[in-house]
This record gives sequence, structure tokens and C-alpha cells, in this order.
Amino acid sequence: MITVSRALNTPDKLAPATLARVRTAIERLRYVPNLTAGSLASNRSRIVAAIVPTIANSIFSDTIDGLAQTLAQHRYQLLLGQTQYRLDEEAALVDAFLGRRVDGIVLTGIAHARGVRGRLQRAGIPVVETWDLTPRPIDMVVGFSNRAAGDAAARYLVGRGYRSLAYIGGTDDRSVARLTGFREGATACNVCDVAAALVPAPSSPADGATALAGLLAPHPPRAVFCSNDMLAAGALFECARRHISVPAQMAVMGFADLPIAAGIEPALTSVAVRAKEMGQRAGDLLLQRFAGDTGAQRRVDLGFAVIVRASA
Amino acid sequence: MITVSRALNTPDKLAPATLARVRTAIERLRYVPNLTAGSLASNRSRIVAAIVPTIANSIFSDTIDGLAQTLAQHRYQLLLGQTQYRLDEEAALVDAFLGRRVDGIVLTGIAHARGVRGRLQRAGIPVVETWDLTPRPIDMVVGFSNRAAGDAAARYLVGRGYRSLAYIGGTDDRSVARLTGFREGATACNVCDVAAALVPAPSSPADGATALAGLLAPHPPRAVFCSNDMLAAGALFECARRHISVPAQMAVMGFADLPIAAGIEPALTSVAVRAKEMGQRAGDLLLQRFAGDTGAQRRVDLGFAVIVRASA
DNA sequence: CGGTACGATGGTAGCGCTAACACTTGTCGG
DNA sequence: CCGACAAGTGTTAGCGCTACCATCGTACCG
Repeated sequence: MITVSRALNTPDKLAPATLARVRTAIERLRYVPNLTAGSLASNRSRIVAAIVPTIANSIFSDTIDGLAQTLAQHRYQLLLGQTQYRLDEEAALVDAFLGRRVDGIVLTGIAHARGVRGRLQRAGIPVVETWDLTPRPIDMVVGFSNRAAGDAAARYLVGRGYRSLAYIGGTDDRSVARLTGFREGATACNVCDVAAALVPAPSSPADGATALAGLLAPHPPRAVFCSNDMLAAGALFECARRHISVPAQMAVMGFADLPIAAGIEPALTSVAVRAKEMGQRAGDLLLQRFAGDTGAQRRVDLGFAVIVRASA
Repeated sequence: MITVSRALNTPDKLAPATLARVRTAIERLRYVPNLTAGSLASNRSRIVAAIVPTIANSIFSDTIDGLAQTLAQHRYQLLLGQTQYRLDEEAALVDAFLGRRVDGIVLTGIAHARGVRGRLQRAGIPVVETWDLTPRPIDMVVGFSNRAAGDAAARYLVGRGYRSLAYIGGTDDRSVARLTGFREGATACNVCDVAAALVPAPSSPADGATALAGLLAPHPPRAVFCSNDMLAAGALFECARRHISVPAQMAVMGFADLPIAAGIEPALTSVAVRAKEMGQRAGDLLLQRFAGDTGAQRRVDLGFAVIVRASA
């Protein structure tokens, strides 16, 4: 009966007495409304899909956390997909999620497989790209410039007097963008000697330690910028094992400003990004659209900040 | 047309020529099948819901990762809910997910709000509880005994000769179960002096450092067992800052065996649990049920292992 | 006191798919 | 050469909701 539908969706449009009657009936019958049927009839699923490279041990889980919390406040639910850093997986997930008629999609990064952009735009649902910036988003983008962050790291390290730099990072687009920026920043400061060690995702402290050991070989760098704090922590541990004094002999800088950065000894200089807020803002943008507000911002730059601590 | 449905779901039941014709038509029309309608008609959603306390910076993300990967291989998707460690949130999420007619549910822990057990059982879908064990699961359970893990930690530390023990951990059911086991193990070894510092979730290295500092006050313990490796890392950092030698003056033991445990200096003795495998096994159990196999195991004990390293 | 407006409730159709069954055609053994 | 059967394809009737419009009662105004 339509009255039941109203009792559940727009209870304020019913007379209090009717509402109470319906509610006791629902209770008594242990009626569980079928939201699938509702979605089909109303063409709104109250589901948002999020696609990340991986959720395990990663900063993306903060973004997902923020997104899920924001959406949950408005009774939207989150469908999660992992690409394992593969664009073709992302494309497959996008298709699956569009088939489910999700109300919105949150993507990680700005690089996508061929055809994905078109299919998303044709679907006519709001899309938010995250974790980077682009002048030409599919629809909306919330993030920061990975390139600028790498550039800032280089300028910071050179500013501290370190003129022999190295980079430890992953092979995904965003890590590579940071490396590009790091090199550009170094070049701009007349430092062209930037060694780079690339490690496969997902990166752990052990990878950082190994990569650092590898960089020491011919000419040890004076400072190393790690594409995330776990790698940096591993580099610090390796320095401790080799009795390399940080930062006196080797400066170490991390990225993401994870909780461990402030706690580790020596405390880690890092580039802070607002991972959780990224999810929240993405959720807010989607919710605005769902509410019919089409004038929402298309591009949110959350920036980043060099957090100076003891290690560099 | 039904033929299209068959082309998408059971392509092997169509003549190759028909299949090809349908496929080109789908391509040409940019037809996106509506899985919502399919779910309604077939009463199968190919969606599994997972409910965790939090996904951010937590070991649960490994379990979600394993679960999502296992499910993705069979074209099932994952709907994610976070409770923030609140049972009433869990109950609300269960209701929402049942309304969406998910095909299965994965829960964290064995303690649930009143009525949740009944509603899940009445729903008639497979349910997997994780991260603990119980002789009376709602349906199935995959995990390990937190109590036994705590007990094993105590016995290990006492076995190493430490007779003044402390515990740093969270306030959630599983942390408390580990504390209970830790105290039981200590008592069984004739050690009754177990100080406990409880920290709010989610716990970070900073919390571990603060808690350790607090425990040092009247009589510093000889060994401290931390309910997760991030707390333990914080405790190690605090020891480093105070020039307390580990393990000579203070032994530190962690829990979960995160990647950082092996990398940190000194390397952290920890209790390893199989977080990712827990998600995979949960997924396998669900998939077995979906395939009609009702004789599946109801209880999987993945156990744990004390990983001996330098810190204790 | 009739007309109008509005709030509350109900009837009906249809969202896009799949289960169940019906039908058509071709194959093969008796 | 015909009946039985299987493989391939089509027909029909919902799945359980919500959008839309109709209806009913009541309040209020001129």
C-alpha cells in the first residue's frame, strides 16, 4: 500500500495517527521493506560507488572512511570496488556499478581506461575524481596537485641545504606525478642529481628499507623523499640499523603525514594531505547534486602542507 | 527480450550466431543492463554487505580487502558499513542491508545489539561473524580466539622471565577479550600484577606513547603487551625518547603483526593473525552457500602465532 | 451556505528484468 | 516416415515498490 511507502519515506506527510498504525503493523508483521523494488520504481538507489586501487593498509581507507560517514548521515550506502592499480579493472567496475544504477561514483585518480569517461558522462550521474587535480575532470574533482606536492618537497629539502636528492616511491600515476614534481622542483633549484627507486604497490616499511639500502650504493644521497610515510619509516629503520644519523647524515621526508610520522623517532617531516576530508568533500558534492543543486563547485583543491619535524 | 537476458547471464545457452547479434546490438545501442531490475525479478542481488567498526588505518581493511577480492572473482559486489564501534549503528546497518536484499552479510565480532541475531536468522541469508570465535554463531564464524591470544601473550612474556606485566589496549569487545585472556594467562603463571591502560579507538602510536608514559609512574612494568602494533610502535618510540632500552629494561609486545612490526627498530615481537585470510575465508563460505552447498563448515579457527623478534 | 483550496489517503500503472513455461525447428532411432 | 526429444527461442506474468493522478473530507472565505 502506498501509505506504507509514505510512512517510510516521507513520514511527515502522514497524519500522526495513521503513521502510528502503520508503524505498529510493520513491527507486528516484521515487515522488511524491499529497497531494491523501491530503487527500480523510483530510479534512485541511494547507493554511491567508490573505486580505489586498494583498501588494505592504505591512505585510501581514510578517504573511504570520510566518504562513508558523510553519506551515512543521509542514508546513502557505499559500494566498494578495488582495482589493484589496474585501469581495466576500474573500467569493469564502472560498468558493473552503472548497471546497478548507483546514484553517484567516486573515483581515485584522473587517469582512466578508454571509454570510461564517455560512459560515465552518458550515465548522467555525478562523478567525483579524487587524489589529484585536473583542469578537465569527468564531472567534479576533489584533491590536490601531486606534482606541486613533489615540487614543494624538493624545494623544502634544497632550502634546508640538501643538494643531493633521492626519491623512493610507487609506480602508480600519483606517485609518478610526485616524482615528476620532485624532479622539476630540484631542477628549478639547480639540483639535477635525483636518484629514484621505484617499489611495487602496496609499499611497506620493508620496501622502504630495501630501497634506501639500494640508493646508498655508489653515492649516498644527502636527503630522500619517500612517496609515503610507511616507506619513510622503513628508511628511518634502515638508517637506525646502519647507524646513519638522521638528519645529520641523511635527511628523510615522508608523504601523507600518517599518525606514525609524528610518533616515530626521529619524528618524520612529511607532506600532509587531507585524505579523510577528501572523502567528506566528495560526499558533500554528491549530496548537493542529489539535492538538485547543479551549481556546485566542480573543482576543490584541498592543498597540502609540509609538516616540519626532526627528520629533515 | 529474454534473449538479451540470456546473452548476459548464460551466454553458453545461446547459439553463437544469436549471441554475436545480441552483443553487437548491445554495443551499438550502448545498452546498460539494469541489475536492479534483475535483482528484483530473480531475488538475488549479487551483493554482499560487510560491517566493520572502522575502515581507516585499521587491520579490518585487510579483511575487507580479502573479502572483496574473493567476491569480485565471482562477480559479487561489496556494500560497506562502518559502526564506529557502536552496536546500535551495527543494528541499523543490518536493517538497511537486509532491506537491500543483500545475498550475504559479514559482521565483525560476536557481540550484537538485541534483536539483530533474530532478524538475520529470519532473513534466511548466510551470515559470517569474524574476528573472534563463539560456540554459538548466528550462522557461521571465521576467526580466532582473542582470549587465547591474550593468554598466549602472557605465557610467552612470563616464559621469557618477565614477571611484572602491563597491558595497553582499546575498549572494544575484542581488545577486552585479549586483556581478559592476558590476565588469565598471567594468573595461571602466578603473576597477578597486571596493570592495564585503556585507550579510545582508533588507537595511534601517540596513544601508545601516552599510555606507556602513564604506566611508568609508580612501578614501571617489566613488559607491556599492546593490543595492536601501532600502540606498540608508539610505546617503542616513547622508550627511545626516554632512553629506556628495549628489551633490556622494558619488553614490548604487539598484536596483529602489521608490516611495521618487522621493520621497526628494535623489531617488534607480535601476535600474528590472518586478517586478509579471514576475509577470504568468509567470502569462500558465502560463495559455497550461494552455490547451494549447505553443508559448509560453520566455524573456522584461523588461529594466531606469537612471532618472536627483538623487542620481547 | 456554496465554492474553493488544501491536506490526507487510495487506485492504477509500470519500472526492467527473469522464472516458468510454450513453442519451433532439426535430429535421430525405430 | 513418424514420433520423441533436445536445442534454441519466444510469451507471459509477475517481483515490490513509487509516480502520478483521483478522490475524499475538512476548513475557510466571501
